[in-house]
Amino acid sequence: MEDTSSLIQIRIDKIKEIRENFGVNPFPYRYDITAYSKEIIDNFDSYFESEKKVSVAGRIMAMRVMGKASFCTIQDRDGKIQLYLAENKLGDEIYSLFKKLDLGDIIGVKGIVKKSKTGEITVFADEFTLLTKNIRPLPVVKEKDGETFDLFADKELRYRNRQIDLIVTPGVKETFLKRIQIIKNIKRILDSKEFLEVETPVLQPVYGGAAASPFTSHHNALDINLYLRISLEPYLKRLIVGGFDRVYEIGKCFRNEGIDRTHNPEFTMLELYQAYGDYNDMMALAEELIVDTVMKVNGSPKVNFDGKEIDLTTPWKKIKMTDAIKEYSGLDVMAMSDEDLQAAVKKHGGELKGDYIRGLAINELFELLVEDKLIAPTFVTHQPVETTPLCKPDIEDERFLQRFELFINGTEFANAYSESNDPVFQRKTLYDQSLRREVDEEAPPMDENFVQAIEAGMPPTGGMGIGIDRLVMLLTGESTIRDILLFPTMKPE
RNA sequence: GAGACGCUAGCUCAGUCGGUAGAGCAACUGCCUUUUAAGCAGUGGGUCCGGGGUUCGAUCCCCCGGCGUCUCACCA
Repeated sequence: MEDTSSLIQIRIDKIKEIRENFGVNPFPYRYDITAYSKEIIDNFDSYFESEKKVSVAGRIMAMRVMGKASFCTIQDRDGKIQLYLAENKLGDEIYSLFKKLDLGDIIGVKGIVKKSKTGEITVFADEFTLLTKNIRPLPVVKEKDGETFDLFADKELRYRNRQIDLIVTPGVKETFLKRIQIIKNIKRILDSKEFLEVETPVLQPVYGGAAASPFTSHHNALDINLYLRISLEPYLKRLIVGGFDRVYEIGKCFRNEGIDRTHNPEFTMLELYQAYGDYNDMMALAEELIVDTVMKVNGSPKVNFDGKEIDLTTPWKKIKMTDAIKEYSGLDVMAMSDEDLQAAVKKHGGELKGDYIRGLAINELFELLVEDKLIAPTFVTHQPVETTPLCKPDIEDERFLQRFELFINGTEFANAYSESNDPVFQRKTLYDQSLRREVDEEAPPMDENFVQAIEAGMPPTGGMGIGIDRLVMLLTGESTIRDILLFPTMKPE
């Protein structure tokens, strides 16, 4: 969208002409809409019989001028509708103003609803008002019998100019409306269970709750570095300590990593914490949140993704990580020696950072051999204790955690713990993790204030994180994260 | 991080075996009172991503760079 100067200049000149020759303000202040396109089309009979006048407004998407009468198609909030404008109804002057308009202009029309000779539902204009003059031409996308022509195909331009994409590319608006519905429904369910929606700091002096490289910023007045959060966990847990009992936040997290089909530097996470609950409660809640939402937005528990049909009907399979490895690869990691584990990781192309740690080797084997095979929803439980410092060990076998990860279509959709709340244990595990920074730059630094918060006493708590973007991708069938983010991160032009 | 591919008019794309370029839509000027990818006639519109090289001559060939798309790898 660069040098369109001559096309733009022609339209700027039109603005002047409209003001001077027609005495019309091309940018008036308001307009009363009484009906939207979809409602009129859905209820044509009653509009037709009542001969009630409607006021509609929208953007001109197509114009068919035939001398002294014209058809044009406008697009409003809900869809498209055809208008009929005739010189003998509107008068010479206003009709000739209409003929000067361009695709992309926004107009309002008042008139009655009838069908044209070819049967198309049409608003026959008695009055016509220019509401906004466009000066930057839109891509022209044509349509016939559901087939589209000259689609706005350049993905880069679509992402950089999403407002244009929303106007001209069929289906884009619907995808984002669905995203909005998904988030709204999740909030509705959590609100109904007395979870409180809260807002916690995005700018943090110490980041944590995950392993990732942060974005670093600087506060001038305080002369300190601040980090954009990589997770919501540390502050939400402070609120559990503070007595809120059930909290959640749906918000942006930021990770300074690569960009690809499933990763954007800023992305939306849901994290929720339930005092006096554990990871089993989180499992039930995960099923309810996702299944209720898919039913609400899609009307079916089955979704099509990557050409696969995925059935989200509950209950979902539950399997311990070590059993999953056995089931999918035949390796009995419980019976394997450390040497055999190391050899197996190497054999399958894995890599272990720093000194050998048995639990991390088991987790690595899971990622190498099992993860992408878990297409139907599967709760993988009992990860090795070394995989996270923030989770309680299982009662029956302290080498493993009271944790689950939910996998669908080979990717992680949720991660939940019986949250660690033993402050002595917590201080040790977080300190140990901070030491790993020497071999793993993604390990977060020690967070003394967080540990002190836990020292005040955090009740037994179940917590869960769900990647909202991936959930939206699953339920919309979009396989590229950029297609479900209104404004994905782009390099500057 | 690797590979493939792409970047030509506002949009979608052709094209030039190296001689500075075309279509459709959009725009502009006419005609047209039931059209719908409206139609008919005419007109204008381009740093062919940027820089260097080869060449009499580069948008085309070569090199470097930029940006992008896709695939793979990485990613608590």
